[in-house]
Amino acid sequence: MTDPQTVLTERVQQALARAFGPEHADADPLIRPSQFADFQANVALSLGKRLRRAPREVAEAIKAELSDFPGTVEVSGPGFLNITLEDSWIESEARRMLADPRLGVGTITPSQTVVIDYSAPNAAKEMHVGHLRTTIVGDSLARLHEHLGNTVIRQNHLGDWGTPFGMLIEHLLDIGEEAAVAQLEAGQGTEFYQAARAKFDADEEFRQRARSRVTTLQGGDPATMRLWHVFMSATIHYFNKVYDLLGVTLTDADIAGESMYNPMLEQTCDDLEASGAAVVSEGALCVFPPGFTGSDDKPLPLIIRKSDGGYGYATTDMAAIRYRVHDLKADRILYVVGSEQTLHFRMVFAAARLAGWLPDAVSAEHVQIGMMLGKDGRRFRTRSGETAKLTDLLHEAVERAAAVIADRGYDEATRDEIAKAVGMGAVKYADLSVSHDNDYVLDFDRMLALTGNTGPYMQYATARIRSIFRKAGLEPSAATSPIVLGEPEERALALHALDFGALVEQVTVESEPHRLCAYLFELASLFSGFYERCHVLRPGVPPETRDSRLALCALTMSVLETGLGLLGVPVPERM
RNA sequence: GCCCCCGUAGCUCAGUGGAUAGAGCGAGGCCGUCCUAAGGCCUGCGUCGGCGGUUCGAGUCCGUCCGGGGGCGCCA
Repeated sequence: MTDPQTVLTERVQQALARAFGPEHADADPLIRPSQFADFQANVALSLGKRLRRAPREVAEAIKAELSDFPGTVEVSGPGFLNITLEDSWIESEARRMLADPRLGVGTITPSQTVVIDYSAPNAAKEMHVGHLRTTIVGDSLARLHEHLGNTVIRQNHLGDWGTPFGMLIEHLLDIGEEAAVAQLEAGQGTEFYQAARAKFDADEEFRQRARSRVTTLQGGDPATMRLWHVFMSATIHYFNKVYDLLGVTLTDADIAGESMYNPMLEQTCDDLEASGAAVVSEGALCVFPPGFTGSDDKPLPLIIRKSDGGYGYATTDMAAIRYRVHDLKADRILYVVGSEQTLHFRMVFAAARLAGWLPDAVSAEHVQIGMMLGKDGRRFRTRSGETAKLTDLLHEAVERAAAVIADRGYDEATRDEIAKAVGMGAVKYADLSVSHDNDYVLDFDRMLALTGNTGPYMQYATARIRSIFRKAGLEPSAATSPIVLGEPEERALALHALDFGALVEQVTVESEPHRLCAYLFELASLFSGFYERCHVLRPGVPPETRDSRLALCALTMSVLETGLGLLGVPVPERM
């Protein structure tokens, strides 16, 4: 790792150990970027208190120990060290980073097996805009973990089982398999569901058929299972079309829907009951994980088997967590699921710990996805009349991007390709660039914006860089000249690039892709300033300056491309 | 009733206990013989919901109140 903060932290720790004794080598000097210098080290709290010395005295002592530091160190304020790095240090580190295929991103050792549960659309309903964030955030987390060398097991926990499938199968029979498949593959899942629902509500005969169909489905009747497969494969075909357009890495191999756990549910309940983790209460089999109480301070149950003998989603989640730990060998399980399920997952995790199915060494984390709200600030309902079809949003995104480049003389295929990349980049970045756990108001214009802090802004920076290399007749990989920092824009750009590796690692550990977005936006902004004021190929630019700037462009592009790749935002060659 | 989350600029949002709280959008002005103007530069924009506490230092931690949302035994 060559990022300045890590290097500076180590240097200050060493200085501290020399000045005050080796027992202080593990202190955290809190190195942060500063408006007054490149970085500020705070020695007031972590060191001054611990040493029972005046912060200024500590700061002075550390400064004295850093006399050989490649840069300037100044004491300022009550316990602050302002640190400015020497250009030559940044230059050599930037060049080292440029030559490093991993751009300073380390690998996690030992590598972990990370199970990531995300997307999980309900097959009984159409994918709407609300499914986007879990899909995009989960996919980015999967890419990040893979980049750090972890083994990622994607789990698309499809809603593909349960009572609605009785009426869906009967409706499929009513309208004919062929017509049903055509409708479902075309993305008309909502209409299909609504038609079935309407008959279910209005027609007693249909209702009876639907109920008995649920029974035969759960009994594993071959003819019914075949119909279920027909329905599911058509629905999955549609999901895959959406995933393809979005560039999401989920495949059929990642599907692990509720139906998959169905055969395990009985054993799940039996084992929980036999171990004493679950007890029968009011006719239902329940786990009462400690620390959860509802109204009247009564212990809150996680209902594993309903009083009618049926299974609910808690049963499935208990079976799933055991499967993920025991069979998939997970070290870390990420549930990228809506925040309204927080209590549910806390209880599932606690129950799994209680049952001994989730060892302390394995972490189970709920990566909360905030709720999508309507314009009224309340939970979004498709009934409210607002447009919410995911495919509508995605097609609108491509159309708006196409409109911008309509008159740029690209051939049709190129134009379509760029429009798709830019449109998806805009939509995905919009969902990735804010904290995943905050509720958010659905706003097409925000998600489709093409200027400002958007995906296309970063894409545009890479397109400009590519354009420079095209004009220079070079491949970016050929730009390996020494980087010489003359202008402040060059220095700021190189310095920020050096942070990439440490940031990616932190973002992955903390499951916070929005911080990678913020980093990349800052980098692209710095590049734009550089681009305006530091010409590369213009006449009059000295050859060594030109070569240095080409190397800086190459470094910037590598970071942007890699970073956008980790977000799942496509990088078009030109725009 | 109990538990959890949220409240930061007109809007959408960042903000790891550190100095003068930042971006984007929107508004106004400027930059065009010049590597892609999806860009750059400038300007205005704040009781960080209120009060109290801890701290050398609080948007950040604690308490309390107000406002909004979510959840709380057989939906997922």
